[in-house]
Amino acid sequence: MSPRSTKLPLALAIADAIRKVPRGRVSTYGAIAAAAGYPRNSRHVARVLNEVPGLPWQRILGSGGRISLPRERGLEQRFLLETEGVRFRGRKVNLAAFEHVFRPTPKKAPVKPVRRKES
DNA sequence: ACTGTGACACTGG
DNA sequence: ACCAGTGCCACAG
Repeated sequence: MSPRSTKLPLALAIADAIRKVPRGRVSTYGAIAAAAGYPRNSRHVARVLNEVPGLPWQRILGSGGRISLPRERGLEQRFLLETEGVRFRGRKVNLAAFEHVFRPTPKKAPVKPVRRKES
C-alpha cells in the first residue's frame, strides 16, 4: 500500500502514541490520532497499525470500544485483550474502565502547586 | 488534478 | 441499537 508513509511525522507520532498504551488497557483510533496531535486523522491510525510491525495493535479499538476487525482477526484481538485482563461487555470494552489516559499535553504544565493568597 | 480506498468518527432517523 | 450519510486526510494510480 504505502510502505514509505511510515517515515512521515504523522505516522511516527501515531506509532509513538500507540506504543504508550500499556498492557491491560486500550485506546481508540480517534484518541490515538488526537494524542499524536492529528485529531482529524483517525483513519490513518489503521494504516500505521497495518504497516508498522511490533505495535500493540490489539489495544486499539473503534469508537465506543468496539472491535473493528472482521472475523478471525477480530476474535484474535478479543482473545489477546482478554488475556491481558481487558474485559468485554457484550461486543465492546468498557472504555470508562479500560481506556488509557494520555498525559494531558507535552506542552508545559510543570505542575505548579497552587499558591493561595494570604489574608 | 481527480478518483478510489481505508482496522474511522459523528450525527440523524 | 442498527444503519446510512457525511466529513475527514494522505496515498496510490
